[in-house]
Amino acid sequence: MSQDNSLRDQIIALYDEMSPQLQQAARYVLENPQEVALVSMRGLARNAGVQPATMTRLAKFMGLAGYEDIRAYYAKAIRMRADGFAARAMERETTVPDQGSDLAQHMLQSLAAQITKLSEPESLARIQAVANRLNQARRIYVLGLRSCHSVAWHFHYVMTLLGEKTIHLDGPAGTGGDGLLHATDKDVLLVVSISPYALHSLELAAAAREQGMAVITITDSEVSPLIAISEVAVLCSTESQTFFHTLTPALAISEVLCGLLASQDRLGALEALQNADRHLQSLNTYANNIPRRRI
Amino acid sequence: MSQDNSLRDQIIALYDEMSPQLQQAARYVLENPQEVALVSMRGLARNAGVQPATMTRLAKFMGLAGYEDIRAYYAKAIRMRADGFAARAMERETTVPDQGSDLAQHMLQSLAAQITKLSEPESLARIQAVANRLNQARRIYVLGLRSCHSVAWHFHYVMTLLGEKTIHLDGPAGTGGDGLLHATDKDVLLVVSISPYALHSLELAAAAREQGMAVITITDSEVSPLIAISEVAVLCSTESQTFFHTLTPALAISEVLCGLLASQDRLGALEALQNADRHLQSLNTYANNIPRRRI
DNA sequence: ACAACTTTGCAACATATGTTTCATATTAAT
DNA sequence: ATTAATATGAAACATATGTTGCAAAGTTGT
Repeated sequence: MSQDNSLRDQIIALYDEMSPQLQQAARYVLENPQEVALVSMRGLARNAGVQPATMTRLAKFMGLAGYEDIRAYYAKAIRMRADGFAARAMERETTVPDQGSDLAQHMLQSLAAQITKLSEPESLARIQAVANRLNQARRIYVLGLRSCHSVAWHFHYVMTLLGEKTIHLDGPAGTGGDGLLHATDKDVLLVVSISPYALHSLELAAAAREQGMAVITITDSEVSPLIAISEVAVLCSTESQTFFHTLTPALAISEVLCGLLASQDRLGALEALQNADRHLQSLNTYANNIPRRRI
Repeated sequence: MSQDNSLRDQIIALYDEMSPQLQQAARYVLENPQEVALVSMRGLARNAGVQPATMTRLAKFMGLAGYEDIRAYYAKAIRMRADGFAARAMERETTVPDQGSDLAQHMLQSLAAQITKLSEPESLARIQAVANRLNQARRIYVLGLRSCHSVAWHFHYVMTLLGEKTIHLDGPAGTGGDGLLHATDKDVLLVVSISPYALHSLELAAAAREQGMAVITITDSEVSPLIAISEVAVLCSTESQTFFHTLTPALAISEVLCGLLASQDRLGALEALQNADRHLQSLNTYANNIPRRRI
């Protein structure tokens, strides 16, 4: 496929023949190339979650004399990037390959900007408030229909790794309203909805509120119909240069919320995680060691 | 002229007050900033034609604790250039109101940086290649299990607005393999999977390939087991300061792909959209006039 | 010219680094 | 099931690193 001259390509090529620990080291090296040149080997090993010796072994495995050769390679790469900087800038200016390539670039840069904006104090405060409120809740019912299903599902999925605190209102049963049958005022409803707002989401949120539950919202505007019935809310921009609204900022918020919830109950999270791990392990859900062919 | 905040500027400002040897060291540092981060202090001193002690003295002279601070500064500079411009925003001092607030800030800024990185030429080219390949396909089968379900679902959902080109391999039926029953070599399988890779995704992808379908992948690494069986692939970073991997970049890629596909068939997309709109309208799925009332 | 002061080079120091060795754990083969 | 082979973790090792102390050289002021 690609040439085997560069060390990077060689590592990729030989990756499948490596032992698990070597793979872990190699993967970290591939994903953090500049760290190799900037951090000591022991530091790198620590960040990669690997023994120092493993880095030396990786070098030997690659047919090199020692780790210093690996560092030298990545140091040279950094030096070269500095030299070729002007050339690269030129290339970027002149390259107009596909007609859609600039659309892709614009979309990505705009998404990055939107997420950066979420990290400003006002937005941050709201996220924190939502996290605190979610933390107090006994149970979190999660609702997201249509496009927002993906965000709701992801939130629920991550939270199940942390325990059984969330219930996903999903499918014909859940969204029928009987999903909230056992909900009390100690529980909250986290609803994700953006314009155009699914009627069903509004109805369910209203029902939850009638029932005495606090409604917590991830939505796209201060004038979203959900704001009126929400105790706290976070806003996500959904602007996109396409025909559909972006959910990437909403997903980012969802992930941050999960992160905050986990960090507020660090010990519980850790324990729940180990349980989930064991469970999935026993079910053989994930590929652990990629089949190694013998030599 | 310029500010005294950056170490570089500080060295320039104090240059005239330095002793000859310190000046020589400082000059070398200013002219070879990268070397500071890439070479050991003794090596740097040798190249600068100065005693090792002089480098330490330079650090002390600049009011720093030791040489390590100088190296740290120049290492950070290198890292920042690599992480793109979004990383520059990370320079902002963290306002620390709540204990978790800086976690939220870090997560968001790092997500923004990761997405910015996707807009670099190499990554952009891969996205474009994937979009082109998807465009050629007669049908797109979409697969994403576990956490990646959210991305797969979202891709499928958006694409259904554009017509009936995609089929989501979902639920016990779809993932059983009979979902691919009617697939031919004119169809492709778009699989989303990140580490740890769901065994089932790998098996289905392998089956699809056996069947003559092209496998197209959104995954997290050049050494992902899916790369080997994929015709084209896009890489998304998943690094996160939490216990789980982020899917925000993956979702961003998914959205960009949808945008590109729509723009490549602008007329068809428009027509399909109008159909979808009419359909949902007739079902009264969305709230049109929102009854706003205060509580 | 002489003393007080600063700068510089050198060597010693404690520490951190990359490597190697060896015992244990894990995996594969018979 | 037992043995052989390999992979891993922990500690020991020699070396390189950043720092400090001190004496020689140089500079400045009187």
